[in-house]
Amino acid sequence: MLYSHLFGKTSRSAGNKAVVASHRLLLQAGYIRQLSTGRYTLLPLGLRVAKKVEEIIRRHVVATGAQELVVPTLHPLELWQKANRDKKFGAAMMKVTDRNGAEFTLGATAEVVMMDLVNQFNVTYKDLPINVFQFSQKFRDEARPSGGLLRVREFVMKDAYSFHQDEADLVQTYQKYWQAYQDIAQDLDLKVTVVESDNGAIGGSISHEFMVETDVGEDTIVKCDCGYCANLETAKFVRQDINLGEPQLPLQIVDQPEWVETMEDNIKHYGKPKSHYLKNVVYKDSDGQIVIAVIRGDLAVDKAKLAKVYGAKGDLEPATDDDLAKLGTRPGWVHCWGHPAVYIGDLSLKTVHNFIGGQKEKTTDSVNVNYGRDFECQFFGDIAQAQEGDICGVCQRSKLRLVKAVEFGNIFNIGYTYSQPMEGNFVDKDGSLKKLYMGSYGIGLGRAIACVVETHHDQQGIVWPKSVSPFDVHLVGLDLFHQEVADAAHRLYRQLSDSGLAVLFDDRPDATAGVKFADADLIGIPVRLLISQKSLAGGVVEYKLRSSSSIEKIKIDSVVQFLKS
RNA sequence: CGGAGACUGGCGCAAUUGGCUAGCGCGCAGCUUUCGGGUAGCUGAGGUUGCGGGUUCAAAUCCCGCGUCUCCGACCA
Repeated sequence: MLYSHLFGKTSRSAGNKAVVASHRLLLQAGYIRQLSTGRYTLLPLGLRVAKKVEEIIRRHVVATGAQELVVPTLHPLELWQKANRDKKFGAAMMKVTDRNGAEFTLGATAEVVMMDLVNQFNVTYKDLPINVFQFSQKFRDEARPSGGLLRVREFVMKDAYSFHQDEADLVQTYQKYWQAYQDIAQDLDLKVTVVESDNGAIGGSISHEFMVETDVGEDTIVKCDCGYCANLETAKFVRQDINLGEPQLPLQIVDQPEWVETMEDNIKHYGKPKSHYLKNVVYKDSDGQIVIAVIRGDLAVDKAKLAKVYGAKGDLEPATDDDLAKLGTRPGWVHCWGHPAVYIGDLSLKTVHNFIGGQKEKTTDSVNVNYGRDFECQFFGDIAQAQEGDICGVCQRSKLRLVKAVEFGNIFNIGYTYSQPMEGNFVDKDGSLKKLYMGSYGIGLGRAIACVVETHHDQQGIVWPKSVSPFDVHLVGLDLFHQEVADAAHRLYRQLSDSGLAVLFDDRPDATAGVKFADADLIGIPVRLLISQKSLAGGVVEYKLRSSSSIEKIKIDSVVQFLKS
């Protein structure tokens, strides 16, 4: 490829909107361009990288025994409704209507169409497991896309689906994907941390996410020296005993000044640390039901954990002051019992004797409140967010560390989430009809690219791993206004290309050396070859790796051989 | 969805209390110059100031509506 013909140039600045390194560099080096919020064009350079990444993913996914296919982008809305997926995905679903008024959703993920597809084949135990995948454009009306390709509204995803007789059978395929993902990460030169995760909108039981640790990550993962790694949303931690040695005192209603509303006010008034007070956080589910989370004062509610304990069908959102008014209360005055609401308590409620708070009124509040004796919640479980330094819930000894990360891929054990409502069945050996056990496995292509750039760049630009670089060699020609140098450079370019190497040849006769070097660094191709009047006089070209600063001189005649070996 | 802000050639910005032909830098094109880490000079092209309406002798500037984008919070590959 002649650089002078390449559509999409480098630019000196990427504008002031790109803060994340991968976003800025991909923009500046001419890999991507934004169309609108969360929608990016892949320029020729970007598409070359995407194709490389796609091929790597394909190779390893095929190794799990998966077969590639592709389903339509528009899914009949009816199908999603049947599986109750429309509620789970909610506002993130894009919808379109055809000329007959039939409603479709733009595919955000494909569990339901895959389940529907499998259903059409009347499968039996002999057909199982079924393992299929596709690469296709996905649409999600994300509330807030950000970080360039890190989070977008439209993206290519590799999504795979497997169908099994039972969980034991799924586990085997699950393991293969686990291995495939490790292999993919290795080929992309990405360091991944595998964490336990919550299934969120996909549904099902325990699952894993493959995370790339980076400061620009929007997820937080929890790590322990014992090897335990989890998404913050599921992280198990020990709630330490605060004062269980103290005897339980009789419940009392005491006078309390009206200004005592917040945790800080409580501390000022009673002089005890946060952990001695009761805290309520109020949410509303998709049906308008008020949900009150009750938790020890020093802990924060984790919405994902809360939704799980509660078994929420849709989204939980924070309650408004109006919602509280309908309960007959207001912020700071919410009671830990007695309101017409669903109460969900955290495990930490059992680590304190004689809580302060719980039923604040204008001039009174309760003290010496004990969980189990004075009040109980309908639901009780782990709804608190782990914090840096908390004790690991698995080894019960080491301290947890919190690390920022990006979710590069996931493998989901989704069980009967879809086969149940969609009647996804198979005929077993004994002739009886049984539900299919399902798994799904996703990797976002653009995000994978962003992860690679995020972890492979320097001050000057991108430093592509060989495996995904848009070209094998960046040939820089200097002094091309001298005909004999230009001729030699073009000859070398043809030679390299003919040998099967993908070459980007900076053939601009008018750009200065500095400009060409800066562009080469920015674009980030691993190998840079330089031919100039000077090098030509010595019968050599200069060879430099993007990742190193040393330069090697190589005889022009043996360059092809050198690069091939 | 809630909150905040922005919108002027491709990019970054300017234009006084409403007042002249809407400027500057980068980039782009041509010529000259330079020739190993973003050279320098001359010349030139490029704008219905996001869109629609209003106020005014006069609107980039004031008012209303809409749109788009960015950032901060709750969601996901």
